[in-house]
Amino acid sequence: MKEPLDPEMFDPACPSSAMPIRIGDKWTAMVVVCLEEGPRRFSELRVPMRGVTPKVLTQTLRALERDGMVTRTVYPEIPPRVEYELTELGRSLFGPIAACRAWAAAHLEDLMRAREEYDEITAESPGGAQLA
Amino acid sequence: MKEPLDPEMFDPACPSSAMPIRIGDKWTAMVVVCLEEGPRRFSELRVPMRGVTPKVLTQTLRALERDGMVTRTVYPEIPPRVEYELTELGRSLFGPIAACRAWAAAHLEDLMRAREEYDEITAESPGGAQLA
DNA sequence: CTGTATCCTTGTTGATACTG
DNA sequence: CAGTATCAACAAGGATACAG
Repeated sequence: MKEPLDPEMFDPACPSSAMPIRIGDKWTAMVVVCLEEGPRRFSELRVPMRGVTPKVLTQTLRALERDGMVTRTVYPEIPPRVEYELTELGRSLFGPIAACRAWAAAHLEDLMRAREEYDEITAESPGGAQLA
Repeated sequence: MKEPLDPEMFDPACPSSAMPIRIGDKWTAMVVVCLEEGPRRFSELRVPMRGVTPKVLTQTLRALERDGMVTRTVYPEIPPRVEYELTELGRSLFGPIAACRAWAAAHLEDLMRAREEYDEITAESPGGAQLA
């Protein structure tokens, strides 16, 4: 517990963007997963969430705080230190997140195959609707 | 089965917009629920999904078709008739959707309460961050 | 009836730079 | 370190009108 976050834990090339089920917005689920092992600091979170700007990360964290999913604790030190931690309500998202992962494991491949097939067919015949 | 869709089945005033879990985009989950009892026609779907423009409904249905969630069947009649029906893959979304509903039943009230409280506090003291 | 075409508004995301 | 400020780019959603 509380090992450093893996910079590779969210691969931009993974097909999660195809997921029909989303937790909040683009970054919310990543934050929740990052906080699974305990409190994390602002800059710790930036490591695996590559490409996120501080503005967007702040927006995401503020939204989670507003909804009672995370707490924000400021330690009045120099340099400043801020820790984000999941509340019980935030941890209650693990259930749905696990359900999403289970769905993905069972069906994401079917989805991707259907999508490729559809794109092939519509590419060669733009009016390719099925008739009865 | 196959009773007319209730025009009130999606109340715009309900707090589902607060849900941290989403199925696809704004309209996707509604379509899936509408198709739960069997095939539906384009204009049938427009009834409960009040305010959706034909363009957006078409986009939603095309995306679902592309992902193998629904089939689109054209009956070459006059006037034209088109039916949309869930595939097995589409029906597999019922599990996650049920999980979302269960989460909402258990926790949505907590979320709404946290949100109201947060908004009250930040309204009176814009710098109201917790200290340690 | 079942869409398409066009235009527009709005919100979200991001890049960049700067502050306590 | 932990953000905020500002601006730019884009995409989603919607209004309206029209077509096969």
